[in-house]
Amino acid sequence: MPLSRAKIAAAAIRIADAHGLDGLSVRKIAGELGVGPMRLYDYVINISELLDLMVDAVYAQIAEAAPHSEWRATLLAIVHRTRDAALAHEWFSDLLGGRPHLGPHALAVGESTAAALSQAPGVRNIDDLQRALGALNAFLIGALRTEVTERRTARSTGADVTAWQASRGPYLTRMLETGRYPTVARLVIDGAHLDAAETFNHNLTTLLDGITGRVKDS
Amino acid sequence: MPLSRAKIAAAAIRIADAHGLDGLSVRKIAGELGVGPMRLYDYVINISELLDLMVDAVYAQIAEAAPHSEWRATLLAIVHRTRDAALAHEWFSDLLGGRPHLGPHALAVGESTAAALSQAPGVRNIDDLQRALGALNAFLIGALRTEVTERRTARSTGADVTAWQASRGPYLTRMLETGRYPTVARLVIDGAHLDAAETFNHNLTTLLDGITGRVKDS
DNA sequence: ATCCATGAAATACAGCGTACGGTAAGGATG
DNA sequence: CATCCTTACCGTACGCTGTATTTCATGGAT
Repeated sequence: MPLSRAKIAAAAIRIADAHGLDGLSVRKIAGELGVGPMRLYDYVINISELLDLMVDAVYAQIAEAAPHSEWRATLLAIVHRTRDAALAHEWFSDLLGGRPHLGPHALAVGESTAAALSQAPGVRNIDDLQRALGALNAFLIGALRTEVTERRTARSTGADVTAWQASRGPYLTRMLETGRYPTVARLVIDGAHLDAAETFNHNLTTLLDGITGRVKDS
Repeated sequence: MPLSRAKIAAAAIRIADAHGLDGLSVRKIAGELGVGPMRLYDYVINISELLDLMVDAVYAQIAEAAPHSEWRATLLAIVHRTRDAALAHEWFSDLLGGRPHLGPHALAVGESTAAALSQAPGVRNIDDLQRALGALNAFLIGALRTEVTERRTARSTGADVTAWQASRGPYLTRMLETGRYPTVARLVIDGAHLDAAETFNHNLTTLLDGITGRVKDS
């Protein structure tokens, strides 16, 4: 069985999942596949095309979201699959928004998203749809990026609070004790208990409510 | 006059502005400063700390936003300064959301943002503030990233439409002609005339309206 | 039996971050 | 005055990166 773009992408994804994008290199992928480094260039122009391949492979998983009859349910399904994918493949969030996603599966996801969003009450014409899509995508990209970043720092500083205090703590504590950042200090002290998934969902519905022009029910 | 962290950061910003983050390297910065590459490591642990320095230098510019009496005006001023900074230093958007921004100026901006947002009608307690801040930051990061990415592709494919047709055109046109992405096709064809700044402002107010629970007035 | 195309490998190059060791000047201390 | 120690500075070297180029082997067609 010869090499293929799919097999290369799969190997690259395996490595990136394990060691991040920094741990990814042509030589490591080739090693994983048991071939010489240059073999990959028979299937891919350069590594940025390889990254595009990896991204679209993830979009393929996202595209499997089942469409609902209600636009909002469809949208939520897509968005949550995207979040799951970003948390499963953290490198995905590093690439999010960094280059245009034009692969076939990315386009399919974009199509489903746009189609669902076009049914929302607030969007009446193409311009509305364009803007709403932009707002949703922007929120999604930013939210996933920050959530992954928080995960990484939480992981690297250690699961327990003592290690965190030791590494990031001194600098931040000193900074907050200057009294120049009272609101931030309150956020750090009192606001650390919020669940990430819940916050994500809350903000997502807030944004959708803003798009559809709905009033907050609470 | 000896070297300094500020001078190194300024040189690095100059290079990154001109040639992007890929065109940035220890040797080039040192060359710009007329010193040996290893000199930098007397002032900086590694290049990721250098990136943090650069980011905080940009936040220093953003922090100069004048506070208004109205929370919304204050917020808009900060956000617009951030957008201006991201468009002036495109590499800034590459770093946005990719690591925690804990520099003194970044903290100052975060403080101003949080203080302003805490005055918004919709936010009643710290949890509300935490969430609202997360939503705003997520939108900001995602919106700036995609806007910069669009700028880059528009620039690289050429200002005129013919060059765009020649490079990205064939693949995308072929894809859209398959009929599998009708909504995306409509967006690409009919929705390309929207102004980026206007879209940004529109979506920003949409989000803020969603946070404060205000109804759309149109 | 010879030629040629095709698949695979090896080699090479410029550039990267950075570890390490060494040098020259100047101010403090004996 | 002589010594020391700090500070600013420089050069070399290592392992790694993406990728261009060149070589090699092999198997089918003529």
